[in-house]
Amino acid sequence: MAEWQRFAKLLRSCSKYSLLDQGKQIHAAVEKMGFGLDLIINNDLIDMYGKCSRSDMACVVFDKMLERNVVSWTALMGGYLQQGNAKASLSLFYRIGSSEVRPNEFTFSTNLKACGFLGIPENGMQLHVLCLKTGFEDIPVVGNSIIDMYSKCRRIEEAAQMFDIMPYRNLISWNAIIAAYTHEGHGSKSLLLFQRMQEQGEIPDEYTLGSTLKACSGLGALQEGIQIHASLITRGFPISVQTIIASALVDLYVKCRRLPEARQVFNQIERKNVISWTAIIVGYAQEGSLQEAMDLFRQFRETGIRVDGFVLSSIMSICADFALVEQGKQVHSYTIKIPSGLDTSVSNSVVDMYLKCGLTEEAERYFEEMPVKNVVSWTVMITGYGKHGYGKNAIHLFNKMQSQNIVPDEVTYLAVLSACSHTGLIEESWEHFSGLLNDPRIKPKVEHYACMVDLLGRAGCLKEAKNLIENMPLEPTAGIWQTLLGACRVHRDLEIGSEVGGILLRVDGDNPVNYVMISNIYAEAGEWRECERVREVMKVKGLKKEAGRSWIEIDKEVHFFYGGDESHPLTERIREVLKKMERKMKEEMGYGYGVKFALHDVEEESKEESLRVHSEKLAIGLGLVCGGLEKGGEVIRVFKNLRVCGDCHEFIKGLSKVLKKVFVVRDANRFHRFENGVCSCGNYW
DNA sequence: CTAGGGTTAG
Repeated sequence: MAEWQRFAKLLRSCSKYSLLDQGKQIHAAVEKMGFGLDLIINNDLIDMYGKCSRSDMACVVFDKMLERNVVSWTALMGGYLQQGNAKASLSLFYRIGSSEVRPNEFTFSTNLKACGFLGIPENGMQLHVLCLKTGFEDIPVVGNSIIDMYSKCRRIEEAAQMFDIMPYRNLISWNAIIAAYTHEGHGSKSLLLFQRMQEQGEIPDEYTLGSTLKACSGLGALQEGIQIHASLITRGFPISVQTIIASALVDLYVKCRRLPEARQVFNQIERKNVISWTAIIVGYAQEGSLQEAMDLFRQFRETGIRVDGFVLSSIMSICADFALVEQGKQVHSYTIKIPSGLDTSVSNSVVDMYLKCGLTEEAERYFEEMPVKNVVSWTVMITGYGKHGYGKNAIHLFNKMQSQNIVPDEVTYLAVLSACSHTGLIEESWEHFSGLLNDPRIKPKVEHYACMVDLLGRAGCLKEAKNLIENMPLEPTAGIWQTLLGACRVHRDLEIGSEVGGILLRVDGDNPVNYVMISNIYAEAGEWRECERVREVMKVKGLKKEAGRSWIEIDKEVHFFYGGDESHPLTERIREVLKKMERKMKEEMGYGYGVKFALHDVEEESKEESLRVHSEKLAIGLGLVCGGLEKGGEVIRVFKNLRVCGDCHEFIKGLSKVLKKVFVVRDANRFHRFENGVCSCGNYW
């Protein structure tokens, strides 16, 4: 074997296992040995850097080359794509046209994938037409990529059509179309195709079984999933060595909320990979066992398996959901040290984490610095602005993203609409709502209408809101009726309220939240008998609402509180400081219990609980005990799984005034920033 | 030498 071939071989294994440091060493050796101008070696270098999420270094190699072929171009595109930078790949594709290099099936395939990544069907269709004209469409790799591209662009009909007319269908074509149906939520169609392919003599591989299992988890079809699990064993695919299938199986059990079974499968896997670890970590986090989830992440890192963008985004989103500021910062600083930390999806989850933890400035700074922003990046930031009460900023960003040719999707519209309605920007709301209805790329969803119902509801236009629901071209969901019911409550409209309540119980009669809301409406109107009746039905049905829980992070440790909780070691001091604060507020501004506030809210907390100390108050108390009493100290940040109660809201407002401190409370709905006796939510929450 | 299907973020 010639010497250059040995280098090539080494580089390819670095590519395969994403070994960046070794790759760099070989790169240095290659230069030293005088192979720096070799075409194939340079192509391998580009590929290696790309696979290691370092397309910046791949680009350096590419730029220095005197002679480039189609492989050089395609490998560079692949590298950009790896990092989530689909646009860079496509712009290279257009640049190829002005060189003497002709794209081949690999080039088309890579860029079809890029189009799928961007999710813009028009882009992909253009490329599809080009494939058709150049005859590349018939090549299986390209055809399969076209199926996948349409699937990612949510064009399942086009994907199916491509599959139907393909002259050379292979296993991957079947896998692609099955995955497409699964992705689209048509799990039963996937199971049907799974059967048909076997009838046609195609042998499913781990990908097929993986997609089919995923279809089962989407359908919540635990039984069918278990059947596949069983047939895996009888067909001779032992879980222990079939890492990919096993990971899908872990995912199935996680989605079906069978964590013990998931863990059992996970434990059986001999060579766990990133996907297996990601699936189980997400599983624990979803069940609320974040300690175990973070512990598994630590164990995962100790294995030395390469941490990729997927697992990092997942971990970061756990930190965001539980508002673990310190842990989130730690993971963030960890992402900076590894190449896949540059991936767009990781950066998106970092921004989201800072926003959900209430650190708006950090989020803004990081967002600005992001070299590549996709539609998710913008949407995250718009959502964050909305939740923090910065409606104007949200709109500004929405306009800015479009001026940069980023196409908003339905989630983006949802973000901007909810930002407008939450911050009372009435005209802007309607403007963007009609923008949405006139945008041919967007299928309006019930959630969009719900934003408008919320807006009308806030303004007290309850009849109009109800009309909107009844006349929209979509089936109303429980959620949109809940929005309207909430508005009826604020405006104390018993007539529409009880009507909507009746509808709600018909369509969603097993959700405790509905009963609590309805009974509160009756309670506030003094209709005690009706109130009792609703509570009784709830009791008979055995429904219990979610317990209110608040938490605060102090010195990287999270302290949880339930209402009336006395389990915290500092309970006595917490009670003491809360009493002291109440006295102080009474003296200085007349705050006290028994005062009926304009928006007295017992919606999420039952009557018994409201007599005890609410969880958010306890968490605030701990924050005060742990150094929060000094003036000019850090902002106190508290989090609650439900909505903050009106009484506590008033209490914190007072605190912010007498202590001259800032408090930020994230509840299930939005952020409340209290400063000098005023809350950013403007009392409507 | 480059590629296609499975896990992630709003």
